[in-house]
Amino acid sequence: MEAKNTSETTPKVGLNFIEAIIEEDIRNGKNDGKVYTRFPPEPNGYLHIGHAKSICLNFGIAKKYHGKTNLRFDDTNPVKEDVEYVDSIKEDIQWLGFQWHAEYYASDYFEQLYQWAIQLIEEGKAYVDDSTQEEISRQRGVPTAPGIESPYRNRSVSENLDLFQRMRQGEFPDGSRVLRAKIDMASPNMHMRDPIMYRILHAEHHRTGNQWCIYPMYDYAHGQSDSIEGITHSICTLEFEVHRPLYDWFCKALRIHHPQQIEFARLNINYTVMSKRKLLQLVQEKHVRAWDDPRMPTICGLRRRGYTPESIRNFAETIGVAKRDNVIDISLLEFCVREDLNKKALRTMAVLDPLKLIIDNYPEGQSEMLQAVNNPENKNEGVRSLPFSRELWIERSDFMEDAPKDFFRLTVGKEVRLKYAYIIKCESVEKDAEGKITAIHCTYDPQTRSGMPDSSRKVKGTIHWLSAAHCKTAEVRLFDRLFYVPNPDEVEEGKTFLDYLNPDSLQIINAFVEPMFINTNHLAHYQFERIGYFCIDKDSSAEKLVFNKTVSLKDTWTKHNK
RNA sequence: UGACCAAUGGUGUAAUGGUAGCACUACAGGUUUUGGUUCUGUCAGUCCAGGUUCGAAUCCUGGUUGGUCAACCA
Repeated sequence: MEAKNTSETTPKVGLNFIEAIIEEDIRNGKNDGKVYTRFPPEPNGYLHIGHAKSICLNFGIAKKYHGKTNLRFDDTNPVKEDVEYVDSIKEDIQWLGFQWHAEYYASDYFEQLYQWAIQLIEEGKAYVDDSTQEEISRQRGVPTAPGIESPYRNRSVSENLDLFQRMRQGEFPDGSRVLRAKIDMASPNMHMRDPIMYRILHAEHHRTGNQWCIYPMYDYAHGQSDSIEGITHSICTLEFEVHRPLYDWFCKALRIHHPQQIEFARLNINYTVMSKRKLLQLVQEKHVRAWDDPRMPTICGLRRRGYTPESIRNFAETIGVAKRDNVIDISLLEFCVREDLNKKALRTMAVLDPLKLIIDNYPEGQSEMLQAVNNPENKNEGVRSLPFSRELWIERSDFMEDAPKDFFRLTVGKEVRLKYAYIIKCESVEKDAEGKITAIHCTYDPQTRSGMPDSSRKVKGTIHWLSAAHCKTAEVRLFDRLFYVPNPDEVEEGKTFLDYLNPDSLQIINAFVEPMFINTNHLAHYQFERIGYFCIDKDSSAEKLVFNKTVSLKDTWTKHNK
């Protein structure tokens, strides 16, 4: 064996702040040194890249410290939740490469939560309030001034018990009463001003059906659910920071296992939106085709776009975790997927904007098979055969009539290499009545076929091509950013985020591809040489190939020309 | 005119009282049968003012700026 890298034994540095807390807890023997996390989505929408950050964090930390992670659906609001979302969430987590230790639902704990509510009532720490929603809102006051106590605040324990039980029995209509925790109406923290624990909701729940007509609020359910599961570190986003005193209050009042809530800054990416509400609106109002539209920042959208789980996990790792608000540049996500696909994607040639090229000195009717490398980054992927003939398609942008001297591609009188084939020289241009170029004529040097000694001759450029008689057609969907402004959440007066939708975010074209494409799997990744990474869309069939563009190759040439 | 949280290059994130580092971006160059990859290099940072200390990005005080909180949503 070679000597091991010494970095394995050097002390760890560069921990994120959550890992630092956990390592401190482990050193102090807190929770017997155990680490138990959970990912707690509400099943009311599809997961997006922001959730991926949280998933990677929660599962990643548990793995790093030899702990476990539960999947728990936070399903305390039956009017918004649905099994459709439960299924998609599970699929997305697994696709990302994570497996939960146990699958739970907050609704599993409804009976326990109810019993704990009884306990709090008996201890004088909760009461039934008959005030209307408006009255409660008014009593609560504003952040800068204390609220006032409800007239129902000092009901007797027996009356509270009776009323709460009758709430459960379904004796009262929706919204007529709530159960509140008796804390402090003068607290500077609004969440401590006698927060609502239960509301009456005669609604069918996706799991408990019509068993309940009172449902616990987030604050009354979340910490206790963590507690029941023995979670040690309850990691959530920053907006729950002001809820932490309440989280702690319930755990203490109930004298139950007390997990530690830790908040981190959610992910933002420029040129997109990340709120579930806005994503839902994009789908419902048909600004995109579906939740898995490749322009969406949803996990399923990214998957259909051609992103790999590895690239997303690496992205989550690279952006780090901290408490300050952040906006990640979309170019980092693109870098991560290119980095992964460069290693994995098989190379192929495709022509997106075709221009006919005729090799005048190549015999008509003749063709030959040439060898092409499948992936220069991984020679184990082998080679494939490629037909070559007299009439080819090349990319229109690879020819220019009046070319600047740093244009390495084809122009009249100059040479270029056809990748894996011959060196050709451009002789003339054919145009139509409007002056548009319809074809270009070249001659080839038969001694320069790839592999021949003369092929090592220096030529400035190499371009891709396809034999017109042999190639296939395919639909190619090109995507651009969904919004044309960096921050669509920041709207001018009188506008909404929808006003910043990029009208050109989807472009569908017909293109030519290599004849090799038959019966390929959905989501198979390819690099169209010199263009970008593409994958096969699920709309593909034996009759019609459909590709999605994942991301362009880095392109210093077009950038240079801007 | 409240409470809480945060502040390090253009972006993100380390440095845990002791040399401000890494990644992305941008730019320049070497290699290249992808203007890709890869390699080398360059530009660029501790919000402000005090204090503690031999020494402060780090600790303290005050300010500034940004975020969060007033659903019977989560």
